[in-house]
Amino acid sequence: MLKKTYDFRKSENKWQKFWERERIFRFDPKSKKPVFSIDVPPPYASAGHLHIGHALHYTQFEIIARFRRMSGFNVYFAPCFDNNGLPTEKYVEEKFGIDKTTTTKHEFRKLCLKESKRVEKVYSDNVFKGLGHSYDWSLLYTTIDPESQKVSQMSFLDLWKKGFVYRSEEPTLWCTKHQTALAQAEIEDLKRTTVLDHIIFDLEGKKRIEIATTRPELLPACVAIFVHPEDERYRNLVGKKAKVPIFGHEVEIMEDKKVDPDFGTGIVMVCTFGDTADIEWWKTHKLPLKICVTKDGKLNELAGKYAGKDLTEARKEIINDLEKEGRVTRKENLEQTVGACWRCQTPIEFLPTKQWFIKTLDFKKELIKQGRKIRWFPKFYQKRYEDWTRNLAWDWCISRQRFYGVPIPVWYCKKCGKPKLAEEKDIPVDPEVDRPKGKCECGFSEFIPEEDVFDTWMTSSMSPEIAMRWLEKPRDFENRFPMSMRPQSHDIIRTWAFYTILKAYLHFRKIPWKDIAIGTYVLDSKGRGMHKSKGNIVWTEDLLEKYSVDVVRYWVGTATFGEDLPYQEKDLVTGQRFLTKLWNASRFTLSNLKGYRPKKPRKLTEIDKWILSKLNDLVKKTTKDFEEYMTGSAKTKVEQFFWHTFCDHYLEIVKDRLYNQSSYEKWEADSAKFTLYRVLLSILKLLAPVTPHVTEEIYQLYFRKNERSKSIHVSDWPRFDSSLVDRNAEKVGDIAVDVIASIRKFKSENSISLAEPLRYVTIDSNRVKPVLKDIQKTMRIENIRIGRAKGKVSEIFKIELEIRK
RNA sequence: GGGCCUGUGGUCUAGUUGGUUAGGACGUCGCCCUCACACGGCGAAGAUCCCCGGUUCAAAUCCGGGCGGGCCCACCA
Repeated sequence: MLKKTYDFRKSENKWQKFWERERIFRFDPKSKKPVFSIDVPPPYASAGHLHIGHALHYTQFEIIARFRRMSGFNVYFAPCFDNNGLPTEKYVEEKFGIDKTTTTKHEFRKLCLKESKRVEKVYSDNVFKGLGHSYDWSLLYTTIDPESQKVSQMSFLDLWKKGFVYRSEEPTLWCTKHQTALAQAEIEDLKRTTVLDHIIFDLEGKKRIEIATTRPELLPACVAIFVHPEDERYRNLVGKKAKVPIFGHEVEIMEDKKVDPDFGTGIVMVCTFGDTADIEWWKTHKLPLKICVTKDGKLNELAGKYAGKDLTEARKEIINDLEKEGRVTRKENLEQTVGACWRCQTPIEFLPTKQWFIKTLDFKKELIKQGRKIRWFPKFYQKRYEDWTRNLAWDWCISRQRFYGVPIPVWYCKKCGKPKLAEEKDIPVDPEVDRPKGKCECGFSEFIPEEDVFDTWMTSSMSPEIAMRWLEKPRDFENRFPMSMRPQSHDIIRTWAFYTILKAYLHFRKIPWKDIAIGTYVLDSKGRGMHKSKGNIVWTEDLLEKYSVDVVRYWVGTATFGEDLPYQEKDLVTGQRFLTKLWNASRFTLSNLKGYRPKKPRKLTEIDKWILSKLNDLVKKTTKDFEEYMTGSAKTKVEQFFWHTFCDHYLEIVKDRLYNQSSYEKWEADSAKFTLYRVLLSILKLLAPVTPHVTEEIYQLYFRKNERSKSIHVSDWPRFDSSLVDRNAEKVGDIAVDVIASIRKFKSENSISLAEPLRYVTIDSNRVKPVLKDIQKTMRIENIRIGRAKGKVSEIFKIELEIRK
């Protein structure tokens, strides 16, 4: 039987071990059940401990996994880690105080790998297992695994074969700090105030013009000057030459409709490259190329005496020198937003470099169509995906000039420079270690290895293929692809979701998953994001320490996919109370069901029909909620039903039948026991995905001996049972509850104890007849009758009362 | 500048296929230790449902406009 108090910690520990030992959450490859597969977001394990937002994010869809498992699915739930790419690299750099200029690539990678393994162990034990997550650990993968590298490289080879991969030298988004190319998706906005300088350029003769620029340091790269074709002020300038101050070279003045005559002076200088507009003008007007910025963010020899200085420094000096020449006429502050590296906030530069690309612009329409085949939860995020796709301006640059990551499986012929790709049977390869097979098409057999690695999304975008063992188990993969769902956060729709949809389309012409559910974003109690810099982070381990796993999960259960949730500690207190209540109500219920064997009784009393019918309704609605990722809504419904319908009303009404069984017929007592058993077990099951430990504890302590399943988490989800629907009983029961509430109110207003018996009660309604005895016993009424009543205790019914003195 | 989401008692929110006495939780106040639970029960106070207009017999809910908050994207040389 259930003890007086529930020991959260002991219980949680015990059942986590039990689940692991019994392999309760194993995916069964031989099962005939339909598969429900989840494309889990591989977390970076680099953070030693995680904040409550991560815990919520991962637990939120874990609840779905448990729901589906109970609903008869063979759940494919593979844990994973992302130990690939910049975050790991950055972490190791910081932790060991090294950088790629002083360490060899090989050593550095080894260090990264070792560090990842260590942190992952801590992470999986403390976080995933600690939160009671139901992964099948035998399906674990990490993004740097040979198998993941293989999938990543295979993707590259396959797309090359299909003609979707190309290499070219083009202006690329470049981070001067990390010294690598970046994808459009890796660029973030950086709002800042900058200075707009008005600088005088000399023309032929004695004329001068004034140009406004925020980037005077790019003067050495100035290749042209533009004015708007309809700008009366400057029409006569077109075709003339201007002399670039300090650097002295001459550039032509041209016209283009894209110039905004109202900005600055209405004259713009084009430098290769200050921004995307420069690139466009450079392309359309076939301007010369002058690069003055180096890959590490300094000026090069083109800048003459400023060469070697970094951009901000050079800018100051150049402006200084211009001022000395009297060429700066105005300086004004300008609010601007520039693209910056998402990791280090360094404003990006546009540098022409040789990079590998995957074609995306050609498939915009198809990708939008693919997006429409997927069910988005909530729906409106589909729009965000479509907007992003529609507005894409660059093909996907997949090469990165980094140390750590999946190598690009390519060598270049020393003689003709042609790329030679690895063969499918040989991957994964590391071109710097492995040698290519055979000769180049040109007959030469010496090669230079590719040193770049893939963008981390190259691998992440293959997470469904990796998780489902595309290359290892092609037949299973074929049968099980697309996956059932992808949970993820909204900020990476343009990256993870987009690239994954792209890849599934380019490789298989399929969608990667049927559903995509956008997770909840946790805010602090004031509705602001949690950031280290703001000092408002709430750590998961602190909450687990202070409360318990189920309490934290209960809080997670209040969230609904796609909706933000402000963190309020009181919600955890509420959870704690709820679980205590659940324990106590179960203890009471089960202490009255000692030795009971579930058996459908001959007849059910009206009030039992009432709650069973309502339960049935609850099951139906809750199931639908879970199916549509509305966990918050499901949990609220169950909670309301449990606390109010079951505890406050039903249990109070049923007490007399349990305490004084001799004053009832046998079937009436049987009916009560049957109802209690069924309702409580159903409630536990409906709550099991959210609070798995306490429900398991109660299940094991009592129900296990009568039920087939060895864990509540693999038991059958409650089913809608049409034979229990009884609208009339629902109505009559509601009336009984109303009447009882009215009498309670009367007692409360008159400061009478609820235990105080009432001598006479007359109720002015025939409808209460089937529940008259329930009302009488619940309210301790000595004489109750239906008839004309003078009182007005209830708003709905007239009730006359006489208190015993 | 474009797109999307959002605005309900002190706080967090449910309800938005139009019709409810606008529901709940936390907080406040009063009463009640009724043999599961005082980490409980019962009850009370507290809401111009952001504002203005429109559609309608009827709007928190639909439409238009405005204001506020949030997110995503684009951007100014």
